[in-house]
Amino acid sequence: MRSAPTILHLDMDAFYAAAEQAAKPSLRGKPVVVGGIGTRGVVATASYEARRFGVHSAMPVAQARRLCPNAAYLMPRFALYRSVSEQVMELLGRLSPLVEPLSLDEAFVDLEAGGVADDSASARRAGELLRADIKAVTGLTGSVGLAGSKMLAKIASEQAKPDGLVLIELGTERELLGPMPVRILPGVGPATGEHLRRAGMTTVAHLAEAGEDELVRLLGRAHGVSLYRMAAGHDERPVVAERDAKSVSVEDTFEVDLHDRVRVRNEVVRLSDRCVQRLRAAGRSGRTVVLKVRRYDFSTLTRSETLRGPTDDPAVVREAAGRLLESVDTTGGVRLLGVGVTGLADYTQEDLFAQAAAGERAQAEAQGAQETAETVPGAGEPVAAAPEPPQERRWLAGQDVRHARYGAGWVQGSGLGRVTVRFEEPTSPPGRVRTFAVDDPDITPSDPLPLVRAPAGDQAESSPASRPKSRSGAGEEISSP
DNA sequence: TCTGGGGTCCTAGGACCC
DNA sequence: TCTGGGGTCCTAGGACCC
Repeated sequence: MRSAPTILHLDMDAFYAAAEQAAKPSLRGKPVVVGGIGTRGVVATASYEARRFGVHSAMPVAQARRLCPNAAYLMPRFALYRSVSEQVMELLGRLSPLVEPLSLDEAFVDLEAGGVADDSASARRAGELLRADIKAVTGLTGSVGLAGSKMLAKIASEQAKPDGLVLIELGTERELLGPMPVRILPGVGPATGEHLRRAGMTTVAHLAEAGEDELVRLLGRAHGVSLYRMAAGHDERPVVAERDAKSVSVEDTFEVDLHDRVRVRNEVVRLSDRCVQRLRAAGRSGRTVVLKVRRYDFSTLTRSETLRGPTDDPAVVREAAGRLLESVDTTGGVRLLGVGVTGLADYTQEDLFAQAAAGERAQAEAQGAQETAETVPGAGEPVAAAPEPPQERRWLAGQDVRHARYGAGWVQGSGLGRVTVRFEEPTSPPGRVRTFAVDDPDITPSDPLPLVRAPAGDQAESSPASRPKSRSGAGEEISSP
């Protein structure tokens, strides 16, 4: 615990939903739910208007629809959220070199290390200034917590929501924490919460009274010790700027369970390739390949294999994942498949040699696959094994589009051969809706527009949201299994 | 129409080595 | 020929977080 509340925690308010409302004027003040679009989707973020109906994160979308049928249900547009996130992180970077992002919409900042605050008053000023800057640059609101430790800063930002700032003065933390439910402590989830409740502990004060030995007995060494310290208001964890990723993984939940073993094998190949793509993009290689299988009954198992050395060779990962799959019983159906790589290393000299050989092999294989695809219809696309109707364009709720005559808009809904588009932009008044045939050539998918009009004289530096690079990223994100 | 996707950290048992 | 102890690596699973 430091001597002044100079650890800042920023948490953007209902981030994805707020970004959608900023992008789509007709949704402002209305319930908005961003989440998985399939029948098995869950809610990523609900706007405050939707939360009033009981909708919350991680809830199945099907359940949300029952609670709040009139909300707008939108697919996530990560290209947009990432660009806004970059703007926010840039503002945080001006405060301190010590910025620790926790996700796209959340970060810790060490104000003292940045020299922008050394007491309560200066910390509060920095926090309020930051909130104003975020609003000006992104058009969105964020809540700020300030305290002498990470844990308390995070609790403070939670209390500040939405659109507020809370500072916890030093010396007040124990009396503040004492009456709070154990679940506010980081690391106390449903299981630990229930465990503690059965032991008669429901508040933070109960934990502090129980003592360290008792908590260790109950929860194990690491968890018990850390929880006891947290409950006593002690948290010395430093703000750490960049941490290297320790694993890379991809997974898909299927709309309907997979029963065909061949199809399962094909999906594992696809996932392996996607995983390696991500691994390579990060400039890493990994030594342990992990296969994850969730069965029809939601039981989940993992199988892993450690290689002799790190690899980023798609063929090697594919083969390892394939071997692992052979040890898994999939009768009854497969709900989810995942492939991951851990034991990450940066490139080494040996890797470079191995890659040269692997590269040639992969190239030869790609050529082989190409030839197969040309001779056997559908062979290049294992996913689409079932006969598919002539390529119908898929329009997803929330997607950006442009119409040759009506300009920029977004897909409000689609079905029965029709697509409904609302024509409006972040800076326009609410727009009107028009309906077209799904294959209308005048409509094309487009990129997110900047949420805030670029300030005059600043045209050269376009908002990240308008940069063309988001194109391929957007395509990746909206594809669903 | 029950339950996403991408991560982190911890535990525990067995193998293996000294 | 009746049983130690510690360290490290690997594997599987589970809790938790956003």
